[in-house]
Amino acid sequence: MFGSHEHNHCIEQALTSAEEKCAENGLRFTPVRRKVLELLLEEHKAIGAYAILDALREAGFGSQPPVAYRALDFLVSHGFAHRIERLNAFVACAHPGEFHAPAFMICTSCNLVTEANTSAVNQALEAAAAETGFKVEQTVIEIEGVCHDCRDADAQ
Amino acid sequence: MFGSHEHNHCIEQALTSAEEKCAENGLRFTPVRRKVLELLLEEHKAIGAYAILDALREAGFGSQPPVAYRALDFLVSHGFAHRIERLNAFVACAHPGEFHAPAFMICTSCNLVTEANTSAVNQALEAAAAETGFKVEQTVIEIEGVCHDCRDADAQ
DNA sequence: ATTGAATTGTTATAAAATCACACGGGGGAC
DNA sequence: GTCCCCCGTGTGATTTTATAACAATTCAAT
Repeated sequence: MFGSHEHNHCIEQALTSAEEKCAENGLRFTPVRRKVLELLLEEHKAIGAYAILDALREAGFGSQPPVAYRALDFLVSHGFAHRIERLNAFVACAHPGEFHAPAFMICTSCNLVTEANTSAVNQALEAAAAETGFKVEQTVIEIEGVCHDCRDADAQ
Repeated sequence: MFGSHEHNHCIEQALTSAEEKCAENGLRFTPVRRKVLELLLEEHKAIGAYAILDALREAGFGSQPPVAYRALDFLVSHGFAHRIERLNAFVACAHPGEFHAPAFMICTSCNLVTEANTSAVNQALEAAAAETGFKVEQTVIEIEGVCHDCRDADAQ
């Protein structure tokens, strides 16, 4: 299919870009890490560590939890993926490289997870924290609801 | 101590208030539920389900996980407590009754969890979601950082 | 080639959450 | 009042998620 072909292209591009970024920063973009990022890129849904582990097993990698968790830790800590606390699951980062405090919109109907535009939200959050002298280090912002497409579908 | 006496008073008041609210709404504020809310009110930290379970055991209640989880589900779903996703743990609600989409500030130094002022944050979040036609149903907003008191303490 | 650090593999275990089913008490229908 | 049913509780078992600890391997720099 043309659609999936296009998508494959996007994935390739993202993987290559990640590879370059790792090279620039002296990080090792190993086969396991590459494979996990590829899996995350294939869907715009959040994937659990054990689902990733299954895929790794099928691909001939180690099949014990630490294998998946370590790769995920690497990807998350270097900005290639995010953890969705609400779902105990992971998504590929939509804007790798750009430093950002992300917010996620989780569609409870189709399970798609998208990164929202957060500058105003973060500003408001910083302001609220500043009121009490709280120093922000990390933010978790996750919205559950129904995405545009699913609303339309429901309305029918 | 005078301090803790005062605090006990606050807890009593919160429990009585919860009791009244349940009566008004035809909900049963049972001993287990009361005890769990009491435990949450005793600390302004997030408490894990298994810590609660230990306390329930000591108090002579059932000691299997569902006992704690069911009481917590009740308290959360009726607005007497909140779940902190980041910590897999629970806190008493600071503003029970008032319908609100809460935001939490989690101090990584002293572990205190406080509810932040969120009206501006929620407005910004709604706006960001509206941009893409996303209908917000639930929000998770959790900030990790260092609270005012711990910053002062660190500075010494 | 040699060494040291990072990565991976594996076993085992911990932590968090849910399922399924039995029991009992409280409140409404009559 | 009596009956019955629903809700809440108790319990055992299991599932899901995550980490600890250590051995084996790979890589890069020397």
